[in-house]
Amino acid sequence: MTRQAPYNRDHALEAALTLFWRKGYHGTSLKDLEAALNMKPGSIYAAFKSKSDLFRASLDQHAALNLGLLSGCVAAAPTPYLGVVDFIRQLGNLAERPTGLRACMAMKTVLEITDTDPELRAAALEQLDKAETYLTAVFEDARATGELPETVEPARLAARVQIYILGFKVNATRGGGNDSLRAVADDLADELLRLRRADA
Amino acid sequence: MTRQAPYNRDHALEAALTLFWRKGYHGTSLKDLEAALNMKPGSIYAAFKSKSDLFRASLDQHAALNLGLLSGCVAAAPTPYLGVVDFIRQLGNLAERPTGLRACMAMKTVLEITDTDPELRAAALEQLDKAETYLTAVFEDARATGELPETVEPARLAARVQIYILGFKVNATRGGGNDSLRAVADDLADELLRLRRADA
DNA sequence: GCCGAATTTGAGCGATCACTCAAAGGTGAA
DNA sequence: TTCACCTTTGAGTGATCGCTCAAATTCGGC
Repeated sequence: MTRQAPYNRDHALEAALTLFWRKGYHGTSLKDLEAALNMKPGSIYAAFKSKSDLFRASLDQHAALNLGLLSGCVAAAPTPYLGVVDFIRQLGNLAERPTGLRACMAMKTVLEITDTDPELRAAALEQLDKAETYLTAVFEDARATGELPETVEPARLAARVQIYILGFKVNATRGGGNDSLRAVADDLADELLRLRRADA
Repeated sequence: MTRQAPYNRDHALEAALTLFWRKGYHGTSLKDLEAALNMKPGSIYAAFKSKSDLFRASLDQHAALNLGLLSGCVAAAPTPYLGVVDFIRQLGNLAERPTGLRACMAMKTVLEITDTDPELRAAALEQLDKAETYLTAVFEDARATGELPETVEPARLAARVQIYILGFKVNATRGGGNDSLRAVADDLADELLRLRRADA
């Protein structure tokens, strides 16, 4: 019954995500969104309530994709720990993306939003926390199975790996090419490999 | 002769720097600047030409301070390489700063400005390049003096250390306390120490 | 065909954006 | 004291901001 929307909500959200991700919250205007989503302001507000709600939805979608990428690596590898190592190595592929989409949206948001919109900031922070919690769990598991030595502190290692990931992504948005990015990603991955017990 | 300005240009620039650093380019309005600099729009434009020129000046000032901090560590340490290690270790002190000022302005700018203002972005990129060049020079020197093994590639190590610094700063803006930040900074510093030749 | 519900439409809202400029105000030289 | 010179002032510029809502449009059910 009744008239139905001519646009696909998921497609619209994806377009908004790309825009917000690249240009940031303050750097994206509704005019930009209207053009990218091919929707008039009224429709946007009917579908997504407000600019900040749309941003929030984009952020959540982005986080889901990102965490899926990591857990995908973990699931595909011989051991979870090696999955994380593989994830780090695959950061070298970031050169395929335009520079504006190399750093994850969560970190860009945490850096951009300081005090103007606490809810948005909190949402972004929570996503980074979730990723770190996931890493911690993997490292705890690796220690339990003996892949990592007992001396490793999972949470502390997770913080360090998080720093590797974040730092790599910032560095990648500077615009490095395929080769240089891959070289450093390999270095980071190799370093994590060296943490494993010699007999693992 | 003639009337003189009642404000101190350096003080005004510093206030602008703090504001831009914390809130970003798009997140800072001229109203904000008027309040922080205690200047009316006409005076701001007379003194700094435009918002983007003022931002640019802030960026340059910030870079000078930042590079001074690094070279200060290098000058004070027994060897330049140990100075870099010390610089990394001192990143643990970042908890003293408000979260919005923990990541350096150059990286925040590179992440925020993608294509709207190429000159601003280029300026920020150049500053990151300059820091990396500096690190590369230190590592080349360390290898020449035998402090680092011949197998180390200075530019590649510089890229990795840059990633450590950038990643650490992003992570620090998440809001970690003194202890947790210091622990990870120590880990990173210790890892760089381990790269030195055993007899160094 | 017609109706009622759901949706799009887009002109336009008040607020704020970066910025300007004629007027007012202060200063040193004569 | 006057005057030329420089600066500050702040109301006001047009543009754009995020957002609204009455009207037009499009559908399913009858």
